Amino acid sequence: MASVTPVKGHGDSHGPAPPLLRLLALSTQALAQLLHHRLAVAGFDDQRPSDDAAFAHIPPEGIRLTELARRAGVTKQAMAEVVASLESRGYLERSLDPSDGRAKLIRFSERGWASVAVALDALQEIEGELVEDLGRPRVAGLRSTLSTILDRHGA
Amino acid sequence: MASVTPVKGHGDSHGPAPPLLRLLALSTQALAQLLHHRLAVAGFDDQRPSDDAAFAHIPPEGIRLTELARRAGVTKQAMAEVVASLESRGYLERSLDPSDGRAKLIRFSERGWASVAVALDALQEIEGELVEDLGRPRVAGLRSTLSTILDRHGA
DNA sequence: CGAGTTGGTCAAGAGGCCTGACTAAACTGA
DNA sequence: TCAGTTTAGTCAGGCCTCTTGACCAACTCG
Repeated sequence: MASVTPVKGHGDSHGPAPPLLRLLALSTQALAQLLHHRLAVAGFDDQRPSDDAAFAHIPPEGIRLTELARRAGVTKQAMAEVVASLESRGYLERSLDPSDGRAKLIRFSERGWASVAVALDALQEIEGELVEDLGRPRVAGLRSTLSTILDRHGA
Repeated sequence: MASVTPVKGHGDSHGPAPPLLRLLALSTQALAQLLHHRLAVAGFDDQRPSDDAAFAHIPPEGIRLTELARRAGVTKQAMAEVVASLESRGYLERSLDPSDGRAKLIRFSERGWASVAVALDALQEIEGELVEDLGRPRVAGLRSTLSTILDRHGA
């Protein structure tokens, strides 16, 4: 639930301080855009927003649809759709699960692994740039503050 | 562009540190959910995710559809849909713009204002809780770090 | 006035999610 | 063993958000 569009509340620039949630949402959006752009530059220009939900939860050894859906917090029908799209675009492969005739194992393809590598690299670069801009302590502080917030209110 | 789903990149809990973007996305989602819940409790339980995009950009004196769409970064058709929905649910009113026969002014209704007030209140409460949990300096630091990020890479 | 611009709507479609209904395989236990 | 239940995945239909393309009506300006 709760997609993360900017945020309710007054919007305009000055006057009252912008809500913290707004700052979070916009920052997230900004960094996500940087990642998306880097992926596109590296040849992965067909990424859909919903792909992440699958990508982020596929372990190296593969996973079944139902479990993947559970981890991502969506229905298996929704995840099936995403996986089908990723498969058709060459990021994933599905094979029969030898240990269960009903199940299929979802795994990264070569291209899938390549895109993961690029993404991880890009994320590290982005964080590196932040360290340059803000200094290491502030980035570390950001990281730790967000972690604490997630511990308290986390999904 | 760029909806903000968790984030691409490895996903699983431990091992390498989770990407900063992931922390940001999850934190945003967590706080957004808190806001959504508080609105629901206060009687505004029919909020759609897309509503925020409109709400966040409507000034007190009203605004035209095209300008609202431009500010929110969506097409006017998309914004028209959202506004129609909000109007039908009693959050907005549309009246003819006296200065231009083509245009209509979009403004908050009584109920719309009430929901804005509740939202602003809730946001302040949420930030207050964060201050309790993390201490004022860390929240201030978070705010300032995010602001700096937005200055650099902002939308 | 006539040409071009601008505010808004209509129509069609894609993407991403949901619920409900269903098939087939696997487990379970008398 | 074999009926009954659970589990993996698919199919069908629908809602919501957003897009492009086509269009009309009103405004602007030479």
